[in-house]
Amino acid sequence: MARSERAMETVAMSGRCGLCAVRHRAICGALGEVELRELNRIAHGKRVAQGRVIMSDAEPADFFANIVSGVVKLTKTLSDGRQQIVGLLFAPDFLGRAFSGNNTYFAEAATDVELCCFPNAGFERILKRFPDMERRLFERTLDELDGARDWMVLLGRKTASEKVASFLLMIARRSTAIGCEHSVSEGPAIMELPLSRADIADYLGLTIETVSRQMTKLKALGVIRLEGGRHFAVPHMPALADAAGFDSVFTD
Amino acid sequence: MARSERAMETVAMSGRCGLCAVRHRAICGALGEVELRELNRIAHGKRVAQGRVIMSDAEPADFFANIVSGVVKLTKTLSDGRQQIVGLLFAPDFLGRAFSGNNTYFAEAATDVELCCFPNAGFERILKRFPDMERRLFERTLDELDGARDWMVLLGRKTASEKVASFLLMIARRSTAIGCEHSVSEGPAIMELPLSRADIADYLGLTIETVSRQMTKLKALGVIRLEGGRHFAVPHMPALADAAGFDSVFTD
DNA sequence: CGACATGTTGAACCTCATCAACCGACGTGG
DNA sequence: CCACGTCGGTTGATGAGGTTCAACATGTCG
Repeated sequence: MARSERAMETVAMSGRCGLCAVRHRAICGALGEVELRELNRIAHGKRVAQGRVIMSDAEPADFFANIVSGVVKLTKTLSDGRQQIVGLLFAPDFLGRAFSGNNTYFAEAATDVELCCFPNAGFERILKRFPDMERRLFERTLDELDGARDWMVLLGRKTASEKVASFLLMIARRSTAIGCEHSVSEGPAIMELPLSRADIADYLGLTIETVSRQMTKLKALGVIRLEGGRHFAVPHMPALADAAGFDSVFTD
Repeated sequence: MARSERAMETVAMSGRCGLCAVRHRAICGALGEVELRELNRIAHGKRVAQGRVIMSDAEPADFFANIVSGVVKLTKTLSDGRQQIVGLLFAPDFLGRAFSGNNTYFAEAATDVELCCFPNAGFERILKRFPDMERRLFERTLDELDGARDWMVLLGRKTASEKVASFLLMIARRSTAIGCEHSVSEGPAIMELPLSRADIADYLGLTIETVSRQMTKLKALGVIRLEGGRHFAVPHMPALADAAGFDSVFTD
């Protein structure tokens, strides 16, 4: 593991929290103007290049963060190298385990990532002072737990092809939810895959080869169209949902 | 699914919360005397026979509960019947999803179960009034999330034999943690398996046949001793941990 | 005692992992 | 400029690990 000699570049906050792109969707959305100003005082932006480790289970993290842009993967690795991605965090998500020591996983930048970081102590102090924010964080944690449980069904009981379809469906729903820049009408939107085949495999409990094969299979079936390795389109969502095996991943 | 016509029997609280067997280990442990009295007013005991549904994803649950004794399994089922257990709750654990509508899973009694139930409204009111309790619930939720993520590694990346070994290891640690009644010295303690082979299979993402085969394999290897279908002993814990594939399930 | 549920064992099959070759894109250095 | 190594992805051949189907054992309850 390369240690992180200046893996992250601290950047000045672009203006105040009030101007933040994810402000109303992140946990800070719970705050009023006074609280926001206080939070703003301790917050600072960070850019993390893709592939860099953000938090490791070795050293306790000294900060929490909102994800402003990009995708963060949470991974666990067995002693012999087998790896599993146990969580994916997207734009307005919160990163870090409140209360209690170190996390039990790695957080890595799956793409280039922008973070809004809060130093440990200061953040927990604010959390204590503004219960609404703690409440909001709690609710997010419950959502994450629900998501983890949905994924357990996928890992334990779905076939390779259902797994891949479920993953694409999840990406499709996340992307459209956020608003796809390619949505200039005419034809289905083109989605971007924020993960390499290796990451997808680690997320689905498969190998890269199987992921690749299942994607070409779904393409052959007409369920998806592949536009280069990192982009895809879904002509008919219900067909994809069908291939995913109908579960709560897309019901939410 | 048999509907639950009086599936649960309401029983009088045996004395006050102060006498409760799990009081100091359950979330109520955070409460002082005043708060406890208030909680006691709305609490009532319930016995649930093994196999009965406690909460379903169909109708929103109208209560939360502490588990006083027994084991509760949280399950999710795909439309074609494939099932996955997404969580197991033991004695001092808390059952129910605070804030937000209905749960997205079934809660079923894996064994006969004793609950200490709190009606929805009253409980959330108390939660709001006593932040320490909400905090405690939050921390438990974080622990559950950690547990779910550990399980994702098991489901996605472990072999059948490692899965079974991990399960037995988890049971062994839970049992000794709680204190096994058979611990009358001489030889390793006899543990009870609180789940049927079918439940174990649903928890591990396997079939009953594979679970059975792997258990006899572990027995043949001398890692465990089987004493009838529902009991086992571990002569040498490190050997079991080894067979489980060294991960955080037993590191915690 | 037979009926039923739970668990074990056996044999055949199939999905997915493994090993390997190949392809295009990209960057580097001669 | 092109040879080259590398990296991410695809495709093929083969085999092992688990599922499936089936028979059998054991225990329990009427």
